[in-house]
This record gives sequence, structure tokens and C-alpha cells, in this order.
Amino acid sequence: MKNLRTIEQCCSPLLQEPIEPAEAVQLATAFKVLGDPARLRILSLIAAGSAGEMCVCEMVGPLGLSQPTVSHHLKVLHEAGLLRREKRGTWAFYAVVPERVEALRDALSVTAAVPA
Amino acid sequence: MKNLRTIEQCCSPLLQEPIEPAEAVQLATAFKVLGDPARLRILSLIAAGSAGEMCVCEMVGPLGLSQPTVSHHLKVLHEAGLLRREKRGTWAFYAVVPERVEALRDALSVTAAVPA
DNA sequence: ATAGTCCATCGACGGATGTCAATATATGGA
DNA sequence: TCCATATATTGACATCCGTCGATGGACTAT
Repeated sequence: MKNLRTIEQCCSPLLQEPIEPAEAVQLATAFKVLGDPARLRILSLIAAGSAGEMCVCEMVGPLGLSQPTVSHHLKVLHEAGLLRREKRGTWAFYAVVPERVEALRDALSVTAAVPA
Repeated sequence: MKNLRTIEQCCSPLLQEPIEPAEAVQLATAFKVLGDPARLRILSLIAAGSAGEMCVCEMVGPLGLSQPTVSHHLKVLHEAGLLRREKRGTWAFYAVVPERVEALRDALSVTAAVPA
């Protein structure tokens, strides 16, 4: 698990221009993070919730996984830049970083993107 | 490697509605396919090429991988519905299935999608 | 028929990954 | 200070995955 901080510049649309080997590694690393059911459920759990954020203790039950396992997945998602972490008291609250998800989404664009 | 044929109905936007555990498995299986540099490069190589399709012998060189390895990745991409295969003579031509890529792209939508 | 080319499959190997129990760390309250 | 709660880390385990060499199967041309 390296190079997770430098994925920021990634995600040119791989179906439109030939992708560089190095960029392929970056993108693949990001998609690999999404390639686990537990992590997708964590993202959905947080994003579809009403608060926009969620503490770890609220996730363990619904996910049906042990607390260390949930903590592990949260770390992976956080290091991939997909989750923001805020510690308040003993609790750790996690929120989705939408721009990060959008960036990965844009990499899968088939037609040219509309400028913002 | 199972359930690769039934991913067709997948991909409701996971950040907007809570995702079902079974659907999370389907989606994760699909993203896992994208979570490899070689497979991303294969998709890009074919899609960014001028013909829209490419035979295996044209990929081995640029990818710098052995022919069995390339064949393995092509199989994975094909079973995931991301590549279409057509055999002509001794050659096997592969083409990207854009709708499949779009479907995965839509799963990462943050805002509601515009109906076609 | 024989040889050659293209592609897929098999078997094996090393490394990565998801999971949990046990433990550590930190924060807040009695 | 001491205990309880919340989270992170460690260590271990089984499984999965990417890779290659060797082989097999199909088609073409000579």
C-alpha cells in the first residue's frame, strides 16, 4: 500500500487517450480500493445517511464485521482520499469526499466531459 | 470468479441510496476487474486505438507481458462484460463494451443522473 | 500431411489481501 | 487515580491473484 497520497492528479479518461503505465498503476490502485464489498457498503452507509458523516461505532453493527476489520477498511478508504476523518472526543467521524469519487468516475467517461 | 454474467443489472448509485449487501458484492466484483494496471491499459489500448478493436498479438508487445498473462486478463475483462470478443481466422479481436463502462461510471454518481 | 502461427488453458509459485482475536492507545467520567 | 468506552494497531491465518513456462487446440499455407 504505497503511493496513495499522490493519486490526486489521476484520472484522465482512459478510454479516450492512451493511458501511461504509471497512471494505470495509480488508477488501478484507486479502483482496487473500490473492489471490496465492505468498503462499498461503508461508502454507501455514510453517504446515504442523513448526517453526511458517521462514527465507527455506528457502522460495526450494520456491516456485520468485527471492529478491527471495519477500522482497517476505513484506513484504506481514508488513505485513498475517499474519506475524510474527524476525531471528536473518543469518537472518529468519517465523511465521503465527493470530489474524489467524481474524479474516479470521470476516468470512466466514454465521451468527452463537459467543462465545469 | 463467479457471478460474472449477472452483473448486468448492477450499478445503482451507491452514494445516493443505501446499497444492498448482495449488490455490493456485484459492484465490488466489477471494480476489482478495473483494479489492475494491466487491465486498464488493455482497455485504453483498445479504446484509444483507431480501429475500435484489436487482436491479441497487437497487445502483447506494448503491454510488456507474456502472451498467457495477456490472455488471462482478456478473459477476466470479457467475463466481466467489459470486452466483446470476435474470432476471425486464427485471430481473436477484442472491443470495448461502452455501455458496460458507463454502467460502472454511473454507480459512482454523486448527483442524480439525467435521464437519457 | 506437415509445419507454423495465434490463442487459450494448465500448473506452479510468490506476494498481496480480508478477516479475526488480542493488545495497545486515547479520551472522558467517577 | 482508576475504570469504561471508542478506536487503532499487531500478528497470524487462509485465501485470492498476477505472473510465467509449458502445453494443447485450432486454423492456414505450403
